[in-house]
Amino acid sequence: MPELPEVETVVKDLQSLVQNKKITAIYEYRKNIFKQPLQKLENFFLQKKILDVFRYGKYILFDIQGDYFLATHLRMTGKFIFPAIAKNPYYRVAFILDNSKRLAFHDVRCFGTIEIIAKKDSFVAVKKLGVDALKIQHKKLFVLLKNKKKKLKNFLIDQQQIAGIGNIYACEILHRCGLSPFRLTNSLNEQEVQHLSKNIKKILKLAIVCNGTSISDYQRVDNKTGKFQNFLMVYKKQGCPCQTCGQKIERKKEAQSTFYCPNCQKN
DNA sequence: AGCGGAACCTGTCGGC
DNA sequence: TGCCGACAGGTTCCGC
Repeated sequence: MPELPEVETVVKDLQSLVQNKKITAIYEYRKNIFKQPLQKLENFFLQKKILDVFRYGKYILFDIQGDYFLATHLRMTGKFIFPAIAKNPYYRVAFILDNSKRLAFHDVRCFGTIEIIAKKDSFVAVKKLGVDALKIQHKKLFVLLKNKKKKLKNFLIDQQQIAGIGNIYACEILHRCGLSPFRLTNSLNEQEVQHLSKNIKKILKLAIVCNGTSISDYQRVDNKTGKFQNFLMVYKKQGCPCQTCGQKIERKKEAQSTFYCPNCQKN
């Protein structure tokens, strides 16, 4: 489900709901969501306070008292529900907080992960993540692009290069820049790179203001939806006229699923 | 090096 | 209605 703007929205929601709450119990309704044994999580986190919730790329990190972070990745369909009152077959794990309320991790497809990360280790190095997409500088981006020779779309969704961009926003960013998804990274000139780096931040920030894109699964912690789907120009718009030039948006089964305007985004 | 494809798992939607 | 394949915003591993 979620890319950087959706994760950012979830983090903001979680901060106000669980910050400074103590974890009093941990439940594992289904195996393999927790990457470590439940016993270990209990040893590290029971009776500990959640100090903060933050994000890097698409990862959500809970800063908890002691020497360990709890890092979660929502993958395709993961979401947090708080307070989780009713029963639900898709609750995979849950944390009971000291106000007796339950923070549940809901995940239909079970791809999501929750794991312990030692604070002494560099999380970014452990996960081999590139610079967070909101922080990319055009000079840095220029070097990254020059040193590679891969298709632009593939580059943008590669978390080792830039962390946070997924399929939807990669398509939207490239359309906004008038760049073909199939251009090779090392073919961009400095001006094009500057334009690209500006639009990466512009589109992601706009999507954050909209609380993300709700198309099929993504919802916020309180079940509200995002609004950025109303601003999509190419994603899932194959066959529709491009709002810039009127030509039909195309879809290509490549680098996941790539939506683009063959006229505005010439190679 | 970089890409496509499969796998991880479950639900939904469209076509016949 | 019922079945079947395609598809879903992510990541990782394997083989070419």
